[in-house]
Amino acid sequence: MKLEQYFKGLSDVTRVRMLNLLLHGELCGCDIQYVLEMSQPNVSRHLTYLKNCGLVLDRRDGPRIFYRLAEAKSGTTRRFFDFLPQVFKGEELLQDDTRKLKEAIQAGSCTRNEWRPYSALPKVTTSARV
Amino acid sequence: MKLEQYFKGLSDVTRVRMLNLLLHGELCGCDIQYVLEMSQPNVSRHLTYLKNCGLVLDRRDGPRIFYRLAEAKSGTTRRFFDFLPQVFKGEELLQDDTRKLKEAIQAGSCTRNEWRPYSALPKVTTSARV
DNA sequence: AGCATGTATGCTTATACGCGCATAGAAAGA
DNA sequence: TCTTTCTATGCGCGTATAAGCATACATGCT
Repeated sequence: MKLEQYFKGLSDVTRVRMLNLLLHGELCGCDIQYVLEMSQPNVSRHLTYLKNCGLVLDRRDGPRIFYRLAEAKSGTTRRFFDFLPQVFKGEELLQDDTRKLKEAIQAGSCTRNEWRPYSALPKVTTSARV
Repeated sequence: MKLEQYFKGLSDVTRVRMLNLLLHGELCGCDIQYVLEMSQPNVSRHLTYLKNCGLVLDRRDGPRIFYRLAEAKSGTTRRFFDFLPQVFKGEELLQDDTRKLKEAIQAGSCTRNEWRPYSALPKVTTSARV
C-alpha cells in the first residue's frame, strides 16, 4: 500500500520539516542543511528516505542535487500534498523553518551564500524556487 | 510535535486498516480482530500504539474494550481525520475491510457472533456503531 | 593534477518496531 | 469457585531506524 509509505515518510520530525520546506519549491541538500542546522550525512539520509517513500524526486545540477516533491497531478498523492500545508500551518517549528528559508532566499541565491564557491549559482536556485 | 506522532501512528499497514475501520464508528478489539484476521496480541499492541499516538481513545464496557477516534472538534486533529477518508477511498484493501465490517454488523451485533457468550451484547455494539 | 564544495556511503551504537508464543488479568455467568 | 471470553503483557527474535564519525565519490574551477 503506497499510502502507508507516505505516512512512514513523515513519521519523523526531521522529514516533516524537510517536506515542509520542499512545499515552497525545489531545494538543494545544502539549503536544507542550512535551515535545519543538521549534519550533512543526516540530511542526506533523510532525503534518500523520502525519495524511497515516493514523496520526493531529485535531480543533479552540477555539484549539487535538488530535491522536489514527487509528481502529483491527481489521486492520492495529490490529496496528500494538498493536505500537508493545512496541518503544517499549525506547527510553530515548521513556520520558523519556513521563515528562515524565505529570509535565506531573500538574502541570496543559495542559503549559505556567505561562502559559496562558484559563479553561476544564482540563476539555478532562484529559478527553482516558488 | 503532535503531528509527527499522527504520521507515526499510521506508518504501519495494520494500523491504517484499524483506523479505517474506526472511522465507521466505535469498535471493540475482537471486532477488529475478526475483520483483520490477526492474532489477538497483535491487535492489542497496535491499538495501544494508536492510543499512545493520540489517535484513539478507549473505554471498557464489561468484558470488552471499545476503541474510537480521539476527540477532534477542530484544529490539526480534526483536519487529520477529515483527510483520511479521502485517501482511504483509493485503497482496495481498506475498502474490502470496510465491506467485511459492514456485513458483520448486518449479520449481528458483535462480528464474531457465531460463538458470543453473554446475552446483552447486541445493544451495546449496535448503538456504538455509525 | 590538485583543490574546494556538495553529496553519498560504510561503520558503529542505541533504540524502536513487528510479531509469534505463552501467560496473566479482568469481567460476567453458572 | 470454576469456566469462558476478551484483553493485556512478558519474553525472545529478527529487522529497521536514527545519528555520529570518518571516508569516498562527484563536480567544477584553476
